[in-house]
Amino acid sequence: MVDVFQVLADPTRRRIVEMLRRGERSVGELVQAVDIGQPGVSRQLAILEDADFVTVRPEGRRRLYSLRPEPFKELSDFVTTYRAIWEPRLDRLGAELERRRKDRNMNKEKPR
Amino acid sequence: MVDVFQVLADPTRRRIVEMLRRGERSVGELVQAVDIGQPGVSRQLAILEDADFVTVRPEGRRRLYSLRPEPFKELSDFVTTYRAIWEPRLDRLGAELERRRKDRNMNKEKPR
DNA sequence: GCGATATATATTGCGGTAGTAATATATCGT
DNA sequence: ACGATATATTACTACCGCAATATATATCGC
Repeated sequence: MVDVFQVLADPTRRRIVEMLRRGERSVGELVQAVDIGQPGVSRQLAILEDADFVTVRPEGRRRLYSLRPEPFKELSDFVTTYRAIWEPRLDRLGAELERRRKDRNMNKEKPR
Repeated sequence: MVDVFQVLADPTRRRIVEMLRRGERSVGELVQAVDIGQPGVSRQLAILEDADFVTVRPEGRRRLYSLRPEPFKELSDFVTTYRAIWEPRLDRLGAELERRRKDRNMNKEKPR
């Protein structure tokens, strides 16, 4: 599985991502926050890892997961593409700010 | 189906949305652009309509579909929530612009 | 090294959903 | 009103992904 939207289509995975937004978490902590068993959480984490949503950092017998920026960048680009649809208010000030934001990003894009 | 991510999880539906981004299209036009049959397209359109992604406008014996802003707004909000992850460059200028953008939206949000 | 805890993997079963084919409905031109 | 075109709906089959159970692996404290 390699598609951002497909990954986020599952409520459980979104819940996990939501938890990780506050910082890195161990599998056990995530299990408590979600209403499925530990094997299920591990499986969703494997999917998330495969799709580059998360990274792992082993610490003793626990494994700490945290978010990676790439998929969210991709999402952001998607949203931007449809900006004319959801934000018809592309007035002159807004457009200018948007242009500057894009210029700033130009220099650092695709270091991957 | 009522979930934005689930709707966009399907490549065919995303393709249709992509087409509609350029303006309203009839079912026939969409069929040509996608590699599934007409009944399939009609079904996906029904799902998209149910999820508020599109509206229909009958014109003669054709039905013209076009995008609605709501789901994209929702997506945009989601992305914004994770902004600290995908855009660590929340410098002072960027933060200020973001604040203004939000303020501008304050007045018109949730007319639904 | 041994028992306990934390996490991963394999397997099974099931519900939902996509695609296709066939059929139905509506609208145009004549 | 009739034939042709555009779209919707239904019925059917196949597959995909999730959850749960059982089992395996690794790391800690002692």
